[in-house]
Amino acid sequence: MYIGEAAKRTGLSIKAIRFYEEIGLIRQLERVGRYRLYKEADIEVLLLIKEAKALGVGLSQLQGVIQYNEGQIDWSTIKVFLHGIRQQLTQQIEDVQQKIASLDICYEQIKPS
DNA sequence: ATTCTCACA
DNA sequence: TGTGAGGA
Repeated sequence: MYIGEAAKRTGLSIKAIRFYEEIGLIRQLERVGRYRLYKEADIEVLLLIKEAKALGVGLSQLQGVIQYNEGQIDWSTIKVFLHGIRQQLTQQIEDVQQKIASLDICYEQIKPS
């Protein structure tokens, strides 16, 4: 399939998809003449990138996560990466809870009025 | 109508 | 982290 269909299937813009290839986030696609040719595996990777973005993961953090062994996607690397994101999110919860605690102390100090 | 590259913010 | 312009 060409990039237009890939964009429709993933909900990503055509520009974004080309950009991801340019920065090495996805493989260099083979061309039919001048046109990039996408296959199912590429759609899966693009959907992963979309998911990651929704989780607040920057593209730079995704660098190196998507590996192709023998032309297949290495999902085990991705699994490890996602677990790391999970831990990161857990840490964020703790950070926010600490901020709330600090805020509560501020309230205590204002209480006299 | 679709995709391409290049320039740019 | 992408978009707009302009051409094939």
